[in-house]
Amino acid sequence: MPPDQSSATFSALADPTGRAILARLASGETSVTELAKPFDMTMPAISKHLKVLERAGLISRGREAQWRPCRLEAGPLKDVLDWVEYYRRFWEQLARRISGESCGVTTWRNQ
Amino acid sequence: MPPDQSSATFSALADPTGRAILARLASGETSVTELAKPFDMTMPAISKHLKVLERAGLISRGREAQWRPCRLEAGPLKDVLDWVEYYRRFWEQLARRISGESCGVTTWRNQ
DNA sequence: ATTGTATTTTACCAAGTACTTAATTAACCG
DNA sequence: CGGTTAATTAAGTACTTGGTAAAATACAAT
Repeated sequence: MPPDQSSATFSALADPTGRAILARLASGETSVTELAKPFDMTMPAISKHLKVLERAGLISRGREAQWRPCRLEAGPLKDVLDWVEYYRRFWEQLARRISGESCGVTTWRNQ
Repeated sequence: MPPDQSSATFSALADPTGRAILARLASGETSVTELAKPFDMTMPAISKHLKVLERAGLISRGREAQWRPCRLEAGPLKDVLDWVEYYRRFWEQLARRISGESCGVTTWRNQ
């Protein structure tokens, strides 16, 4: 079963290594070996991380001689933002609750 | 190794069932059985989903007689928004690129 | 053609996920 | 008390993840 786009994106972002790779790519396109340097991890491990980022559409890969430069593709991140924006009112309402206010009564038990 | 807050949150959101539960809770506090109804899944399965949402701080659970009402806690979602906001310029810049512009030269290979 | 560098693929393993059914706890109600 | 409802825990299974080492591929340089 292929996971939907949102799931693939969130899943890729759930990994600190993946997020660190994206952060690095935010400062420009670079090669796989270069990306691997900060991590205490073998190349194949990085390669797999890149594959999940690519499947999620968060990066794309080119070809330049023997290098496969990676570049950030932020499109799916816009979807994440849209998704999370929907819930904005909940944390804003929480902030407002601190300045004292009616909290509403729980009614879930009646039907 | 305990996963950091961001990882726990993204990981919880990576599951469609988890997101659906949050969506349901957006329209108000409710019981576990009520939450389980839309899903073709047993109660223990839902219970586990709730546990990961709770560990991520995305919901909290109360006690009311034999019910354990769940409520949405949107705090961590604000952090997700803050994280993703950092990348906003990348998709906006992409949108701008459509109206023709210099694309910059790749220089990653020089050091 | 051989050697070197960059990267991916393959095969493997340990640990974690995502469910299941069955048993258990907790609280209500007669 | 004993029965019912709500929910969790326990135990088991199938599948996925995140890493490894070693082999394979792709291209460049000599």
